[in-house]
Amino acid sequence: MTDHTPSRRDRLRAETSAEIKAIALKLMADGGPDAISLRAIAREMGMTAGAIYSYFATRDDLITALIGDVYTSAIQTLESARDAMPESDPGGRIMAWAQAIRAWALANPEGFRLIYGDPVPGYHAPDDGPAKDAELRACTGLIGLVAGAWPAAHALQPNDRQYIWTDFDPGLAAHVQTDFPDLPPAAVALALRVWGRMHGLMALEIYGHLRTLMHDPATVYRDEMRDLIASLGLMPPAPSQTPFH
Amino acid sequence: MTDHTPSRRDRLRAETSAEIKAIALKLMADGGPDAISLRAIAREMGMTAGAIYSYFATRDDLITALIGDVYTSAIQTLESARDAMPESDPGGRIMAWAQAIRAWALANPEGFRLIYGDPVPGYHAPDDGPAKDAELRACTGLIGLVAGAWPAAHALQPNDRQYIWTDFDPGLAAHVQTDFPDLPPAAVALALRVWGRMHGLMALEIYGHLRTLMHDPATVYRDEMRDLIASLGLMPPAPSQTPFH
DNA sequence: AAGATTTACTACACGGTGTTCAGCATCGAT
DNA sequence: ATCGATGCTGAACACCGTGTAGTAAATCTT
Repeated sequence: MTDHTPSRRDRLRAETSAEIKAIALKLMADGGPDAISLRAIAREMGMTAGAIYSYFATRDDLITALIGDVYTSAIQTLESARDAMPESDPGGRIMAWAQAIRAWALANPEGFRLIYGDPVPGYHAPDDGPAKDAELRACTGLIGLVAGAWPAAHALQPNDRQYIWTDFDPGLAAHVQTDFPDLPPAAVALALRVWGRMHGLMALEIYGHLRTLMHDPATVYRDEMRDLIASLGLMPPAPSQTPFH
Repeated sequence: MTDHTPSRRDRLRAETSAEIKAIALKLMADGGPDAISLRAIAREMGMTAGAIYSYFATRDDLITALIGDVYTSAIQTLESARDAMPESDPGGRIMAWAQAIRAWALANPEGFRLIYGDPVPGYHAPDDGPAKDAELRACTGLIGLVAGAWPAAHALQPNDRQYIWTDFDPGLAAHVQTDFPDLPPAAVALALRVWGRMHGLMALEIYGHLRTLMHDPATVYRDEMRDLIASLGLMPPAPSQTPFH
Protein backbone atom coordinates (compact mmCIF):
# COMPACT_ATOMS: atom_id res chain seq x y z
CA MET A 1 0.00 0.00 0.00
CA THR A 2 2.16 2.90 1.23
CA ASP A 3 5.28 1.33 -0.19
CA HIS A 4 7.28 4.54 -0.54
CA THR A 5 9.61 5.89 2.12
CA PRO A 6 7.85 6.97 5.33
CA SER A 7 6.98 10.60 5.13
CA ARG A 8 7.54 13.18 7.81
CA ARG A 9 3.92 12.80 8.85
CA ASP A 10 4.28 9.08 9.32
CA ARG A 11 7.38 9.60 11.40
CA LEU A 12 5.72 12.13 13.67
CA ARG A 13 2.77 9.85 13.98
CA ALA A 14 4.93 6.90 15.00
CA GLU A 15 6.78 9.05 17.51
CA THR A 16 3.60 10.28 19.10
CA SER A 17 2.26 6.76 19.25
CA ALA A 18 5.43 5.59 20.97
CA GLU A 19 5.26 8.52 23.38
CA ILE A 20 1.70 7.61 24.30
CA LYS A 21 2.76 4.06 25.09
CA ALA A 22 5.82 5.21 27.01
CA ILE A 23 3.78 7.54 29.18
CA ALA A 24 1.20 4.83 29.73
CA LEU A 25 3.95 2.50 30.94
CA LYS A 26 5.29 5.18 33.24
CA LEU A 27 1.87 5.82 34.69
CA MET A 28 1.39 2.11 35.18
CA ALA A 29 4.79 1.72 36.82
CA ASP A 30 4.03 4.15 39.62
CA GLY A 31 0.28 3.98 39.88
CA GLY A 32 -0.82 0.50 38.94
CA PRO A 33 -2.60 -0.56 35.79
CA ASP A 34 -5.67 1.38 36.83
CA ALA A 35 -3.68 4.60 36.62
CA ILE A 36 -3.61 4.24 32.83
CA SER A 37 -6.22 6.80 31.87
CA LEU A 38 -6.43 8.53 28.55
CA ARG A 39 -6.93 11.82 30.30
CA ALA A 40 -3.82 11.34 32.44
CA ILE A 41 -1.76 10.44 29.40
CA ALA A 42 -3.06 13.43 27.50
CA ARG A 43 -2.43 15.68 30.48
CA GLU A 44 1.18 14.51 30.63
CA MET A 45 1.59 15.19 26.92
CA GLY A 46 -0.12 18.57 26.94
CA MET A 47 -2.95 17.27 24.81
CA THR A 48 -6.60 16.53 25.11
CA ALA A 49 -7.96 13.10 25.82
CA GLY A 50 -9.82 13.00 22.54
CA ALA A 51 -6.60 13.44 20.59
CA ILE A 52 -5.43 9.96 21.53
CA TYR A 53 -8.28 8.50 19.52
CA SER A 54 -6.35 9.37 16.36
CA TYR A 55 -3.76 6.83 17.47
CA PHE A 56 -5.74 4.15 19.27
CA ALA A 57 -9.34 3.54 18.40
CA THR A 58 -10.20 2.74 21.99
CA ARG A 59 -8.50 2.35 25.32
CA ASP A 60 -8.51 -1.42 24.99
CA ASP A 61 -6.45 -1.07 21.83
CA LEU A 62 -3.89 0.93 23.78
CA ILE A 63 -3.81 -1.75 26.47
CA THR A 64 -3.41 -4.42 23.82
CA ALA A 65 -0.46 -2.60 22.31
CA LEU A 66 1.01 -2.14 25.77
CA ILE A 67 0.65 -5.82 26.58
CA GLY A 68 2.38 -6.68 23.33
CA ASP A 69 5.32 -4.42 24.14
CA VAL A 70 5.67 -5.57 27.73
CA TYR A 71 5.29 -9.24 26.86
CA THR A 72 7.86 -9.03 24.09
CA SER A 73 10.42 -7.27 26.26
CA ALA A 74 9.86 -9.79 29.06
CA ILE A 75 10.36 -12.69 26.69
CA GLN A 76 13.61 -11.20 25.47
CA THR A 77 14.81 -10.97 29.07
CA LEU A 78 13.94 -14.61 29.63
CA GLU A 79 15.62 -15.82 26.48
CA SER A 80 18.84 -13.99 27.16
CA ALA A 81 18.91 -15.28 30.75
CA ARG A 82 18.44 -18.80 29.42
CA ASP A 83 21.11 -18.38 26.77
CA ALA A 84 23.61 -17.29 29.40
CA MET A 85 23.73 -20.95 30.42
CA PRO A 86 25.28 -23.53 28.11
CA GLU A 87 23.07 -25.91 26.22
CA SER A 88 24.95 -28.73 27.87
CA ASP A 89 23.26 -27.83 31.17
CA PRO A 90 19.50 -28.10 30.53
CA GLY A 91 18.75 -28.03 34.24
CA GLY A 92 20.69 -24.81 34.60
CA ARG A 93 18.83 -23.31 31.66
CA ILE A 94 15.51 -24.13 33.24
CA MET A 95 16.60 -22.64 36.55
CA ALA A 96 17.91 -19.53 34.81
CA TRP A 97 14.58 -19.09 33.01
CA ALA A 98 12.64 -19.65 36.21
CA GLN A 99 14.66 -17.20 38.26
CA ALA A 100 14.62 -14.64 35.48
CA ILE A 101 10.86 -14.69 35.15
CA ARG A 102 10.40 -14.34 38.90
CA ALA A 103 12.91 -11.52 39.06
CA TRP A 104 11.17 -9.79 36.18
CA ALA A 105 7.77 -10.23 37.78
CA LEU A 106 9.00 -8.83 41.10
CA ALA A 107 10.60 -5.88 39.34
CA ASN A 108 7.56 -5.22 37.12
CA PRO A 109 4.57 -6.43 39.12
CA GLU A 110 2.28 -4.18 37.13
CA GLY A 111 3.60 -5.65 33.92
CA PHE A 112 2.98 -9.11 35.29
CA ARG A 113 -0.61 -8.21 36.07
CA LEU A 114 -0.96 -6.64 32.68
CA ILE A 115 -0.04 -9.92 31.00
CA TYR A 116 -1.32 -12.57 33.37
CA GLY A 117 -4.13 -10.88 35.23
CA ASP A 118 -6.95 -8.49 34.79
CA PRO A 119 -5.13 -5.50 33.39
CA VAL A 120 -7.99 -3.13 33.73
CA PRO A 121 -11.74 -3.46 34.18
CA GLY A 122 -13.68 -4.64 31.20
CA TYR A 123 -10.65 -5.31 29.09
CA HIS A 124 -10.84 -8.38 26.88
CA ALA A 125 -7.77 -9.59 25.06
CA PRO A 126 -8.04 -10.14 21.32
CA ASP A 127 -7.38 -13.58 19.90
CA ASP A 128 -4.37 -12.54 17.89
CA GLY A 129 -1.84 -9.75 17.67
CA PRO A 130 1.63 -9.27 19.13
CA ALA A 131 0.52 -10.53 22.54
CA LYS A 132 -0.41 -13.88 21.05
CA ASP A 133 2.91 -13.95 19.24
CA ALA A 134 4.78 -13.32 22.47
CA GLU A 135 2.76 -16.01 24.19
CA LEU A 136 3.66 -18.46 21.44
CA ARG A 137 7.28 -17.42 21.81
CA ALA A 138 7.16 -18.00 25.56
CA CYS A 139 5.59 -21.39 25.01
CA THR A 140 8.18 -22.27 22.39
CA GLY A 141 10.94 -21.25 24.78
CA LEU A 142 9.52 -23.54 27.43
CA ILE A 143 9.20 -26.36 24.94
CA GLY A 144 12.83 -25.86 24.05
CA LEU A 145 13.73 -26.21 27.72
CA VAL A 146 11.65 -29.36 27.97
CA ALA A 147 13.11 -30.71 24.75
CA GLY A 148 16.56 -30.58 26.31
CA ALA A 149 15.29 -32.89 29.00
CA TRP A 150 12.79 -34.95 27.10
CA PRO A 151 14.47 -38.38 26.92
CA ALA A 152 15.10 -38.51 30.64
CA ALA A 153 11.79 -36.90 31.54
CA HIS A 154 9.89 -39.23 29.28
CA ALA A 155 11.52 -42.22 30.91
CA LEU A 156 10.52 -40.96 34.36
CA GLN A 157 6.84 -40.35 33.63
CA PRO A 158 5.72 -42.26 30.55
CA ASN A 159 2.20 -40.92 30.25
CA ASP A 160 2.03 -39.91 26.62
CA ARG A 161 0.03 -41.53 23.82
CA GLN A 162 -2.95 -39.70 25.32
CA TYR A 163 -1.92 -36.50 23.57
CA ILE A 164 -2.15 -35.85 19.86
CA TRP A 165 -1.14 -32.82 17.85
CA THR A 166 -4.69 -31.70 17.25
CA ASP A 167 -5.05 -31.22 21.00
CA PHE A 168 -3.05 -28.03 20.59
CA ASP A 169 -3.33 -24.76 18.78
CA PRO A 170 -2.45 -25.32 15.10
CA GLY A 171 0.08 -22.50 15.09
CA LEU A 172 1.80 -23.89 18.16
CA ALA A 173 1.81 -27.41 16.77
CA ALA A 174 3.31 -26.24 13.48
CA HIS A 175 5.99 -24.26 15.28
CA VAL A 176 6.99 -27.19 17.43
CA GLN A 177 6.98 -29.71 14.61
CA THR A 178 9.39 -27.62 12.57
CA ASP A 179 11.63 -26.53 15.45
CA PHE A 180 11.71 -29.88 17.24
CA PRO A 181 10.84 -32.56 14.67
CA ASP A 182 11.39 -35.49 17.01
CA LEU A 183 9.33 -34.14 19.91
CA PRO A 184 6.01 -35.88 20.57
CA PRO A 185 2.89 -33.92 21.57
CA ALA A 186 3.20 -35.23 25.11
CA ALA A 187 6.29 -33.06 25.48
CA VAL A 188 4.21 -29.99 24.67
CA ALA A 189 1.79 -30.97 27.40
CA LEU A 190 4.71 -31.38 29.76
CA ALA A 191 5.95 -27.92 28.79
CA LEU A 192 2.56 -26.46 29.67
CA ARG A 193 2.75 -28.21 33.03
CA VAL A 194 6.20 -26.75 33.59
CA TRP A 195 4.78 -23.34 32.73
CA GLY A 196 2.02 -23.82 35.26
CA ARG A 197 4.50 -24.87 37.89
CA MET A 198 6.56 -21.73 37.42
CA HIS A 199 3.47 -19.58 37.26
CA GLY A 200 1.70 -20.82 40.40
CA LEU A 201 3.93 -19.68 43.23
CA MET A 202 4.83 -16.56 41.30
CA ALA A 203 1.23 -15.49 40.81
CA LEU A 204 0.45 -16.18 44.45
CA GLU A 205 3.43 -14.10 45.50
CA ILE A 206 2.76 -11.18 43.16
CA TYR A 207 -0.84 -10.96 44.29
CA GLY A 208 0.21 -10.96 47.93
CA HIS A 209 -1.00 -14.37 49.02
CA LEU A 210 2.38 -15.69 50.06
CA ARG A 211 3.89 -12.73 51.87
CA THR A 212 1.09 -12.83 54.42
CA LEU A 213 1.87 -16.49 55.14
CA MET A 214 5.66 -16.51 55.04
CA HIS A 215 8.61 -14.25 54.57
CA ASP A 216 11.11 -15.07 51.87
CA PRO A 217 9.03 -16.83 49.22
CA ALA A 218 12.25 -17.05 47.22
CA THR A 219 13.34 -20.11 49.16
CA VAL A 220 10.20 -22.11 48.55
CA TYR A 221 10.22 -21.05 44.89
CA ARG A 222 13.79 -22.22 44.53
CA ASP A 223 12.93 -25.53 46.18
CA GLU A 224 9.98 -25.95 43.86
CA MET A 225 12.11 -25.30 40.81
CA ARG A 226 14.76 -27.72 42.05
CA ASP A 227 12.10 -30.37 42.50
CA LEU A 228 10.77 -29.60 39.04
CA ILE A 229 14.19 -29.98 37.46
CA ALA A 230 14.82 -33.19 39.36
CA SER A 231 11.43 -34.53 38.28
CA LEU A 232 12.59 -34.03 34.70
CA GLY A 233 15.56 -36.30 35.35
CA LEU A 234 18.04 -33.42 35.27
CA MET A 235 20.74 -32.31 37.66
CA PRO A 236 19.76 -29.13 39.47
CA PRO A 237 22.34 -26.34 39.76
CA ALA A 238 24.67 -26.21 42.73
CA PRO A 239 22.57 -26.06 45.91
CA SER A 240 24.72 -23.38 47.53
CA GLN A 241 23.82 -20.78 44.97
CA THR A 242 20.79 -18.72 45.92
CA PRO A 243 20.47 -16.23 43.08
CA PHE A 244 17.51 -14.20 44.33
CA HIS A 245 15.94 -13.03 47.53
CA MET B 1 -22.02 -3.46 73.48
CA THR B 2 -25.40 -4.46 72.07
CA ASP B 3 -25.48 -7.65 74.05
CA HIS B 4 -29.28 -7.97 74.14
CA THR B 5 -31.33 -9.85 71.57
CA PRO B 6 -31.08 -8.40 68.06
CA SER B 7 -33.82 -5.89 67.57
CA ARG B 8 -36.00 -5.53 64.53
CA ARG B 9 -33.74 -2.78 63.29
CA ASP B 10 -30.68 -4.96 63.53
CA ARG B 11 -32.46 -7.68 61.62
CA LEU B 12 -33.55 -5.38 58.82
CA ARG B 13 -30.10 -3.96 58.68
CA ALA B 14 -28.54 -7.38 58.36
CA GLU B 15 -31.03 -8.31 55.65
CA THR B 16 -30.29 -5.20 53.64
CA SER B 17 -26.60 -5.76 54.04
CA ALA B 18 -27.00 -9.31 52.78
CA GLU B 19 -29.10 -8.11 49.87
CA ILE B 20 -26.42 -5.63 48.88
CA LYS B 21 -23.83 -8.36 48.86
CA ALA B 22 -26.11 -10.73 46.97
CA ILE B 23 -26.78 -8.18 44.26
CA ALA B 24 -23.10 -7.37 44.08
CA LEU B 25 -22.37 -11.06 43.53
CA LYS B 26 -25.04 -11.25 40.85
CA LEU B 27 -23.66 -8.23 39.07
CA MET B 28 -20.20 -9.70 39.27
CA ALA B 29 -21.40 -13.06 37.99
CA ASP B 30 -22.72 -11.69 34.72
CA GLY B 31 -20.65 -8.59 34.25
CA GLY B 32 -17.23 -9.22 35.70
CA PRO B 33 -15.82 -7.76 38.89
CA ASP B 34 -15.75 -4.31 37.35
CA ALA B 35 -19.54 -4.38 37.09
CA ILE B 36 -19.72 -3.99 40.86
CA SER B 37 -20.66 -0.36 41.15
CA LEU B 38 -22.49 1.16 44.06
CA ARG B 39 -24.79 2.93 41.65
CA ALA B 40 -25.70 -0.28 39.85
CA ILE B 41 -26.40 -2.04 43.13
CA ALA B 42 -28.53 0.84 44.34
CA ARG B 43 -30.36 0.96 41.01
CA GLU B 44 -31.17 -2.73 41.34
CA MET B 45 -32.48 -2.17 44.87
CA GLY B 46 -34.45 0.96 44.10
CA MET B 47 -32.19 3.08 46.24
CA THR B 48 -29.63 5.79 45.82
CA ALA B 49 -25.94 5.10 45.72
CA GLY B 50 -25.34 7.13 48.84
CA ALA B 51 -27.61 4.90 50.87
CA ILE B 52 -25.12 2.06 50.69
CA TYR B 53 -22.69 4.11 52.72
CA SER B 54 -24.78 3.38 55.78
CA TYR B 55 -23.85 -0.27 55.34
CA PHE B 56 -20.33 -0.15 53.94
CA ALA B 57 -18.11 2.81 54.64
CA THR B 58 -16.54 2.57 51.20
CA ARG B 59 -16.63 0.41 48.14
CA ASP B 60 -13.45 -1.33 49.18
CA ASP B 61 -15.19 -2.44 52.35
CA LEU B 62 -17.93 -3.98 50.25
CA ILE B 63 -15.36 -5.78 48.14
CA THR B 64 -13.63 -6.98 51.29
CA ALA B 65 -16.86 -8.40 52.65
CA LEU B 66 -17.59 -9.99 49.30
CA ILE B 67 -14.18 -11.62 49.17
CA GLY B 68 -14.73 -12.96 52.66
CA ASP B 69 -18.06 -14.51 51.70
CA VAL B 70 -16.84 -15.99 48.43
CA TYR B 71 -13.64 -17.32 49.92
CA THR B 72 -15.45 -18.92 52.83
CA SER B 73 -18.00 -20.62 50.61
CA ALA B 74 -15.26 -21.86 48.30
CA ILE B 75 -13.33 -23.30 51.20
CA GLN B 76 -16.39 -25.13 52.41
CA THR B 77 -16.82 -26.67 48.97
CA LEU B 78 -13.22 -27.80 49.00
CA GLU B 79 -13.39 -29.28 52.47
CA SER B 80 -16.53 -31.26 51.78
CA ALA B 81 -15.10 -32.58 48.52
CA ARG B 82 -12.01 -33.67 50.39
CA ASP B 83 -14.01 -35.27 53.19
CA ALA B 84 -15.96 -37.32 50.67
CA MET B 85 -12.79 -39.40 50.33
CA PRO B 86 -11.64 -41.59 53.21
CA GLU B 87 -8.67 -40.53 55.27
CA SER B 88 -7.07 -43.82 54.35
CA ASP B 89 -6.62 -42.53 50.79
CA PRO B 90 -4.53 -39.35 51.10
CA GLY B 91 -3.82 -39.33 47.37
CA GLY B 92 -7.51 -39.47 46.62
CA ARG B 93 -8.14 -36.63 49.05
CA ILE B 94 -5.56 -34.46 47.33
CA MET B 95 -7.04 -35.22 43.93
CA ALA B 96 -10.55 -34.50 45.21
CA TRP B 97 -9.40 -31.14 46.57
CA ALA B 98 -7.58 -30.32 43.35
CA GLN B 99 -10.50 -31.19 41.09
CA ALA B 100 -12.95 -29.40 43.37
CA ILE B 101 -11.00 -26.17 43.32
CA ARG B 102 -10.67 -26.27 39.54
CA ALA B 103 -14.36 -27.02 39.12
CA TRP B 104 -15.22 -24.17 41.47
CA ALA B 105 -12.92 -21.78 39.64
CA LEU B 106 -14.40 -22.70 36.27
CA ALA B 107 -17.92 -22.28 37.62
CA ASN B 108 -17.14 -18.99 39.38
CA PRO B 109 -14.36 -17.40 37.36
CA GLU B 110 -15.26 -13.97 38.69
CA GLY B 111 -15.05 -15.29 42.23
CA PHE B 112 -11.64 -16.70 41.43
CA ARG B 113 -10.47 -13.33 40.17
CA LEU B 114 -11.97 -11.67 43.21
CA ILE B 115 -9.85 -13.81 45.51
CA TYR B 116 -6.68 -14.38 43.55
CA GLY B 117 -6.47 -11.43 41.22
CA ASP B 118 -7.07 -7.74 41.07
CA PRO B 119 -10.73 -7.60 41.99
CA VAL B 120 -11.10 -4.04 40.94
CA PRO B 121 -8.71 -1.18 40.28
CA GLY B 122 -7.21 0.47 43.28
CA TYR B 123 -8.49 -2.09 45.73
CA HIS B 124 -6.10 -3.04 48.49
CA ALA B 125 -6.83 -5.99 50.71
CA PRO B 126 -6.69 -5.42 54.45
CA ASP B 127 -4.25 -7.41 56.55
CA ASP B 128 -6.90 -9.19 58.55
CA GLY B 129 -10.59 -9.97 58.42
CA PRO B 130 -12.59 -12.95 57.17
CA ALA B 131 -10.57 -13.16 53.98
CA LYS B 132 -7.41 -13.73 55.96
CA ASP B 133 -9.23 -16.32 58.03
CA ALA B 134 -10.36 -18.15 54.91
CA GLU B 135 -6.85 -18.03 53.55
CA LEU B 136 -5.52 -19.53 56.75
CA ARG B 137 -8.23 -22.17 56.53
CA ALA B 138 -7.26 -23.00 52.95
CA CYS B 139 -3.65 -23.21 53.95
CA THR B 140 -4.49 -25.40 56.92
CA GLY B 141 -6.50 -27.67 54.67
CA LEU B 142 -3.57 -28.05 52.34
CA ILE B 143 -1.26 -28.71 55.24
CA GLY B 144 -3.64 -31.43 56.37
CA LEU B 145 -3.43 -33.00 52.95
CA VAL B 146 0.33 -32.84 53.04
CA ALA B 147 0.40 -34.17 56.60
CA GLY B 148 -1.33 -37.31 55.37
CA ALA B 149 1.57 -37.86 53.02
CA TRP B 150 4.42 -36.40 55.00
CA PRO B 151 6.44 -39.49 55.95
CA ALA B 152 6.59 -40.76 52.38
CA ALA B 153 7.03 -37.32 50.89
CA HIS B 154 9.77 -36.44 53.34
CA ALA B 155 11.63 -39.61 52.46
CA LEU B 156 11.42 -38.75 48.75
CA GLN B 157 12.75 -35.20 48.98
CA PRO B 158 14.61 -34.65 52.24
CA ASN B 159 15.30 -30.94 51.93
CA ASP B 160 14.13 -29.63 55.27
CA ARG B 161 16.27 -28.21 58.07
CA GLN B 162 16.41 -25.04 56.01
CA TYR B 163 12.96 -24.04 57.27
CA ILE B 164 12.16 -22.87 60.77
CA TRP B 165 8.85 -21.87 62.31
CA THR B 166 9.68 -18.20 62.33
CA ASP B 167 9.83 -18.31 58.55
CA PHE B 168 6.04 -18.36 58.57
CA ASP B 169 3.21 -16.19 59.76
CA PRO B 170 2.87 -16.58 63.55
CA GLY B 171 -0.84 -17.34 63.31
CA LEU B 172 -0.24 -20.02 60.72
CA ALA B 173 2.61 -21.54 62.70
CA ALA B 174 0.52 -21.65 65.86
CA HIS B 175 -2.37 -23.28 64.02
CA VAL B 176 -0.18 -25.96 62.53
CA GLN B 177 1.70 -26.69 65.74
CA THR B 178 -1.54 -27.36 67.59
CA ASP B 179 -3.33 -29.22 64.80
CA PHE B 180 -0.33 -31.26 63.65
CA PRO B 181 2.12 -31.38 66.54
CA ASP B 182 4.58 -33.71 64.83
CA LEU B 183 4.78 -31.81 61.56
CA PRO B 184 8.05 -29.96 60.89
CA PRO B 185 8.09 -26.52 59.26
CA ALA B 186 9.40 -28.05 56.05
CA ALA B 187 5.99 -29.67 55.61
CA VAL B 188 4.38 -26.24 55.64
CA ALA B 189 6.75 -25.14 52.92
CA LEU B 190 5.81 -28.25 50.98
CA ALA B 191 2.13 -27.42 51.41
CA LEU B 192 2.74 -23.96 49.96
CA ARG B 193 4.47 -25.57 47.01
CA VAL B 194 1.50 -27.89 46.54
CA TRP B 195 -0.75 -24.85 46.62
CA GLY B 196 1.34 -23.17 43.98
CA ARG B 197 1.21 -26.25 41.83
CA MET B 198 -2.56 -26.38 41.95
CA HIS B 199 -2.81 -22.66 41.40
CA GLY B 200 -0.52 -22.33 38.39
CA LEU B 201 -2.36 -24.15 35.63
CA MET B 202 -5.68 -23.03 37.06
CA ALA B 203 -4.77 -19.34 36.99
CA LEU B 204 -3.41 -19.65 33.47
CA GLU B 205 -6.62 -21.35 32.37
CA ILE B 206 -8.97 -18.92 34.08
CA TYR B 207 -7.18 -15.95 32.59
CA GLY B 208 -7.37 -17.47 29.13
CA HIS B 209 -3.74 -18.34 28.54
CA LEU B 210 -4.28 -22.07 28.08
CA ARG B 211 -7.39 -22.21 25.95
CA THR B 212 -5.61 -20.32 23.18
CA LEU B 213 -2.84 -22.93 23.19
CA MET B 214 -4.78 -26.14 23.68
CA HIS B 215 -8.27 -27.45 24.04
CA ASP B 216 -9.13 -29.50 27.09
CA PRO B 217 -6.82 -28.14 29.77
CA ALA B 218 -8.50 -30.64 32.08
CA THR B 219 -6.25 -33.42 30.85
CA VAL B 220 -3.00 -31.63 31.47
CA TYR B 221 -4.28 -30.47 34.87
CA ARG B 222 -5.16 -34.04 35.78
CA ASP B 223 -1.74 -35.23 34.68
CA GLU B 224 -0.09 -32.52 36.73
CA MET B 225 -2.04 -33.49 39.81
CA ARG B 226 -1.23 -37.17 39.27
CA ASP B 227 2.44 -36.27 39.06
CA LEU B 228 2.12 -34.15 42.17
CA ILE B 229 0.52 -36.98 44.12
CA ALA B 230 3.13 -39.43 42.89
CA SER B 231 5.89 -37.04 43.86
CA LEU B 232 4.51 -37.13 47.39
CA GLY B 233 4.97 -40.89 47.43
CA LEU B 234 1.24 -41.58 47.24
CA MET B 235 -0.84 -43.72 44.96
CA PRO B 236 -2.87 -41.62 42.53
CA PRO B 237 -6.53 -42.48 42.00
CA ALA B 238 -7.55 -44.94 39.29
CA PRO B 239 -6.29 -43.66 35.92
CA SER B 240 -9.51 -44.46 34.10
CA GLN B 241 -11.51 -41.92 36.04
CA THR B 242 -11.61 -38.49 34.43
CA PRO B 243 -13.80 -36.46 36.74
CA PHE B 244 -13.94 -33.16 34.88
CA HIS B 245 -13.88 -31.85 31.36
C1' DA C 1 -48.27 9.03 75.18
C1' DA C 2 -45.11 12.55 73.95
C1' DG C 3 -40.69 14.15 73.18
C1' DA C 4 -35.74 13.12 72.00
C1' DT C 5 -32.61 10.57 69.31
C1' DT C 6 -30.85 7.51 66.37
C1' DT C 7 -31.20 5.79 61.76
C1' DA C 8 -32.25 5.18 56.60
C1' DC C 9 -32.62 7.42 52.88
C1' DT C 10 -32.79 11.17 49.10
C1' DA C 11 -30.92 14.98 46.59
C1' DC C 12 -27.24 17.20 45.09
C1' DA C 13 -22.39 18.43 44.25
C1' DC C 14 -17.45 17.41 43.08
C1' DG C 15 -13.98 15.47 40.49
C1' DG C 16 -12.82 11.62 37.88
C1' DT C 17 -13.38 8.33 33.78
C1' DG C 18 -14.07 6.65 28.35
C1' DT C 19 -16.07 8.20 24.28
C1' DT C 20 -18.01 11.09 20.57
C1' DC C 21 -18.27 15.01 17.52
C1' DA C 22 -18.27 19.64 15.31
C1' DG C 23 -14.91 22.94 14.31
C1' DC C 24 -10.45 24.91 13.47
C1' DA C 25 -5.72 25.39 12.18
C1' DT C 26 -1.88 23.55 9.99
C1' DC C 27 0.61 20.89 6.81
C1' DG C 28 1.35 18.27 2.09
C1' DA C 29 0.47 17.84 -2.35
C1' DT C 30 -1.36 19.57 -6.58
C1' DA D 1 -2.29 29.57 -4.44
C1' DT D 2 -5.64 26.34 -3.60
C1' DC D 3 -7.57 22.18 -1.75
C1' DG D 4 -7.99 18.29 0.99
C1' DA D 5 -6.30 15.48 4.56
C1' DT D 6 -4.67 15.46 9.25
C1' DG D 7 -4.06 16.59 14.35
C1' DC D 8 -5.93 18.64 17.74
C1' DT D 9 -9.31 21.38 20.73
C1' DG D 10 -13.28 22.03 23.50
C1' DA D 11 -17.54 20.88 24.77
C1' DA D 12 -20.79 17.43 25.63
C1' DC D 13 -22.71 12.79 27.30
C1' DA D 14 -23.11 9.12 30.39
C1' DC D 15 -21.13 6.91 33.70
C1' DC D 16 -18.34 6.18 38.20
C1' DG D 17 -16.97 6.64 43.77
C1' DT D 18 -17.33 9.73 47.33
C1' DG D 19 -18.97 12.99 50.31
C1' DT D 20 -22.61 16.45 52.65
C1' DA D 21 -26.98 18.45 53.91
C1' DG D 22 -31.46 17.70 54.79
C1' DT D 23 -35.71 14.87 55.65
C1' DA D 24 -38.67 11.52 57.30
C1' DA D 25 -39.47 7.60 59.78
C1' DA D 26 -38.56 4.30 63.25
C1' DT D 27 -36.91 3.57 67.72
C1' DC D 28 -35.81 4.59 72.52
C1' DT D 29 -36.56 7.32 76.79
C1' DT D 30 -39.27 9.48 80.11
